[in-house]
Amino acid sequence: MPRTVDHTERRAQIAEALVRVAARDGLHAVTMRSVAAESGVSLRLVQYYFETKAQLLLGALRHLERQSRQRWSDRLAALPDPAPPRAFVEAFLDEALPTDAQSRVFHLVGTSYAVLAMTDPELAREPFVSDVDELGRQLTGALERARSHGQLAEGVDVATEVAHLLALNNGLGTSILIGQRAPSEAKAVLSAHLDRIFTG
Amino acid sequence: MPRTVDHTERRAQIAEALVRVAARDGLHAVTMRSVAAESGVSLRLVQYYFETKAQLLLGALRHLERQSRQRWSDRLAALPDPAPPRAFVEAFLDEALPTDAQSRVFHLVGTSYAVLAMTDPELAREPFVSDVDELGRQLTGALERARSHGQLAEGVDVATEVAHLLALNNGLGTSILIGQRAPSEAKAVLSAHLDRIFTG
DNA sequence: CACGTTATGATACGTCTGTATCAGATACGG
DNA sequence: CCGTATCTGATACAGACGTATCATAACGTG
Repeated sequence: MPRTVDHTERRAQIAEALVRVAARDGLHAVTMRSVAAESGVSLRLVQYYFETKAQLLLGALRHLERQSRQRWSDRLAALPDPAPPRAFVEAFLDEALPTDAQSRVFHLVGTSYAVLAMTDPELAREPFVSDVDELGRQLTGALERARSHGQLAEGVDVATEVAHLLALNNGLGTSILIGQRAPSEAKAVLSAHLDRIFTG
Repeated sequence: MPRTVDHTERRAQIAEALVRVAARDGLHAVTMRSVAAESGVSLRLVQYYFETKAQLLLGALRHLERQSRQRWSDRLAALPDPAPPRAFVEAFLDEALPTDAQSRVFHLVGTSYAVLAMTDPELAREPFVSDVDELGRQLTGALERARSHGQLAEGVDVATEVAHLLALNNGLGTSILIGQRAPSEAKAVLSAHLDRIFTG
């Protein structure tokens, strides 16, 4: 057997170059050539590991997704066990706000894909909506736990509140990225709202 | 004087063709040629009225903005005078949700521009943030009116609540456009929240 | 009718895109 | 050191893009 390279790792390296380009110049600036240049590799090699551009985009999306999932579980694992529901939800949502380079990239690329999905039904289910649904399930679990501990304010419907929190967090993230709100302002909005729906 | 044509009207006609293309196929599908075809006009004429693509995009954006402003004031004018604060705010926000073709287009193009603005500081102030700020001013006025009439719940900070409502509405609009929520669900979330911040 | 505005048509240029094809260089495991 | 996996380089292609440049047709006002 001759020279061997970890294909998965190479693909990850190229995917991260794609994410850097998208974060810096926008998703429209992502081309085979720009990704090759960013990752310090030949155009030919990008073709080698991702045959087409569609596969490149999809691969990078999945990579970004895995990475963020990891961040989430790391952060949530750092909470005391069992985590107080309010702290859990706040950490959960705060992690999704674009406050540092990593989460900024995640939100920007995520929103870029969402815009594509608005006019491309093919892309609509793949794999974003399902991912957001997964976040919704986790949030739902946290709120139900809060309710059973008597820490959820009366009149709060869990399903409605989950939809509310997801949409709010999304909108706050966008407002940060276009420079309309400072991250601290967004966090204040979120915190004030959590004060309303949690008791104590 | 020879043949005369209303340039403003022609530009509006072309701008509306652009908006239709953007709504159907996405902003990335907007090209000089596709806009010409959509408006049933020669490529040459698009160049005639908008010298460059940048001017075409800017002109169409302004056109869409004017149109939506008109829709807003029409709807708000249909309310009783003086409008009950809660009804005013609900109409105001509901109008921004993408529930029909017109508002769908507005939200889609708006989000597309927002994504561009995230990586293009040049585009960031022009003219979107300022436009959203204007909406914020109107909302602020409505909430202050509600407070002075004793219709705003205690513990509601007006500035924070305005930021909350704008972000929430934005996020709800996006969730509708990617097919994650039905318009009725989004309205229910909004209505439930307004129940919380308004008394009576 | 004549003149100038409005509009079309054909066509071209240079640039960028995704994709493809070729030969050949590099490096490591057996 | 041999062979094969890995990687590069040069180069090509057809298509789309924004922009530009012709000539010329249509048309309404004076």
